[in-house]
Amino acid sequence: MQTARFASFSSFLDGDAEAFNLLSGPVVRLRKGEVLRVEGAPNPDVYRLRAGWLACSVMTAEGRRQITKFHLPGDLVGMTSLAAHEATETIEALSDAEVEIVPLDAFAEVFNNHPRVAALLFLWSQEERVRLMHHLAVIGRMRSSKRVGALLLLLYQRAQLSAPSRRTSFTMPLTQQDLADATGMSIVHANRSLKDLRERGLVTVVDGLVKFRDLRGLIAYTEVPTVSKRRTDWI
Amino acid sequence: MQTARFASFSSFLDGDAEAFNLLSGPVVRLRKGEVLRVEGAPNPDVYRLRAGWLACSVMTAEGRRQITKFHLPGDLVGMTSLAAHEATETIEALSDAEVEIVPLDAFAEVFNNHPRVAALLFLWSQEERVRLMHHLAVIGRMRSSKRVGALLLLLYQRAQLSAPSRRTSFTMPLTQQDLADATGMSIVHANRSLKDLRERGLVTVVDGLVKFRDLRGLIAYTEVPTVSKRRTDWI
DNA sequence: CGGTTATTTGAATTGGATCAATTTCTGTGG
DNA sequence: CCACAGAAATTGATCCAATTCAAATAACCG
Repeated sequence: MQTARFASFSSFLDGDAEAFNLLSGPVVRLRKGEVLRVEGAPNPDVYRLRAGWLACSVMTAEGRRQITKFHLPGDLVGMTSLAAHEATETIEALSDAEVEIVPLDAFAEVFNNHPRVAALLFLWSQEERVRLMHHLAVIGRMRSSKRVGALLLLLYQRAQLSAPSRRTSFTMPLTQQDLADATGMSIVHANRSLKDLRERGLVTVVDGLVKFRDLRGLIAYTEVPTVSKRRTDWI
Repeated sequence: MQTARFASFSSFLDGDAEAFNLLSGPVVRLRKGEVLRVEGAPNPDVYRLRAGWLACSVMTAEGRRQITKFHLPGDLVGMTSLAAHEATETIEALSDAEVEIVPLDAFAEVFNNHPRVAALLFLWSQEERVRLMHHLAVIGRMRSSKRVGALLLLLYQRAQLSAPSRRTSFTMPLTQQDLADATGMSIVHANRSLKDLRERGLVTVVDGLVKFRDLRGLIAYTEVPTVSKRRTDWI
C-alpha cells in the first residue's frame, strides 16, 4: 500500500502509517476515459488511487469543463465531497487506473481514534487549498503560454514525487483538450501555447512525453513559486 | 462569540460550541486598507474574524494580485498557512475590522480532545475547496460580466448568512479593483462588466451598495449552482 | 480499410488589456 | 465650511490576446 505522498509529512510516525491505511477498501479497475463518478451523483464515495492518473473537474451550466485537479497514484480522491450529499466534482480516468473505495466509516474511525493522522489529513487539505489558490492565480493572472508551462512544471514535480528520477522528462496521459480545460483556454489556443513554448526552446510535448529542453529557463519563464517546507510541530 | 457560520453544520451539538470557542485569542483591531500579514511572512497565525471584511490574496511573480477569498465575520482566516512556515496568502482589511489571533496550540487541543469538532473543521475545509473549485470554473470558463455577477451573488448569499434580511440589496466594502482582482480582469474591464450588468437591468453597484434589480434574472444569467445540503452523518 | 479522435494551421472576429484623460468621491487640515 | 490631495469610478481609443469557425493532416483501432 502506497503511503509515500502522505508520509512526506515530517511528523509522520510508524504508527501513523497503520492508521492511515485504515483508509482503504475494495478495488475498482478503470479503463482510460472511463468516468468514475459524475458531479451531482448521490452519496459520493472517497477513493484512494493505486495506479494511473485521474482528473477531477466541474462543469459550468453552459457545459464547459474546468479541470480542478489531476491525481497521481497515492492520492486520496474526492474528499471535497465528504460534506455533501451529491458529488461536487466529476472524476474520470486519464489512463487505465485502479482505485480503492474508502468507506466513510474509516474517516470516522481515524478522527475518533487517531487524532494525529486526522490532523495530518486536515493539513493535507490545507495544502490542497493552497494549490487551488495558486491555480487560481495562474489562470486569473498569467498569459496563456505561462499557464501551460506552469501546469507542465507542476505535473512534473508531482510525477517526480511518485517516481523520482534524474531525467528531465516524463510521460503524462493528458490530451491538449485536458490541458486547455485545466488552464482555462480553448484547445486551439492550448495548441498554440505549446507551440510557443516549443519555439522558445523550453519544453516539447509529443504524444504524452514531456521533454524539458531548458528546465531552468521554463521555471524562470513561468515564475512558479518555490515550494516551502512544512510545519507540523503543533500537532 | 460568533459561531453561527460554524454551527450551520447540522450535527453541531451544544458541547461543540464550547470546544469551537477554544479557537480564540487576543484581539487585534484593523483599519480599512491595513494589511494583517503578507504572503511569505514567517510563522503565520490563524485568525478569527469578529467584525468587518477581509480579503485573502496571492501575488504572481509579476506582482499581479489574485484575490482568492473574501472573509465575513465569523470566519476562521488563514488556515491554509497552517502547514507552512511562511504565510501562503496576504490578508488585508477591506473595512475597519476586528480579529482574534488563534494560537496553534488551540488546534492541537481540538484535534486531540474534540474529534467531532476536528472533523467539522475538516469538513469546513472541504467546503472551502469546493468554493475554490467553483471560483476556478468561473474565472476559467465564464465571460467577464458573468464572472462579476456570480461574485456579487456569492457575496450576497454569504452576507445573508451573517445578517439575514429579506431585502435584495447589501453593502460591501469592495472597490472595483478588488472585484477585478477576484475575477481575473483589469479594473477597466470590471467597470465595463458592471456597466453591462446594469444595462441588462440585473444589478447596480453604487458606492458599495449592491442592489439586485432582477435577482432571478441574475441567477439565471450567471448560472451559479444551487447550494446543496450537507452530509455529516459519518462523524 | 473506414470511422473516430487528436493535432495542427489559417482566417475572421470578439474579448479584454492598456494607455490616457475626465469626473466623482473622501478624508484631511486650515 | 471650504480647499485640496489622493483615491475611485467612468469613458474613449487603440492594440493585442484568445476564441470561433473551418479545414487539413496524422494516428489509432476494430
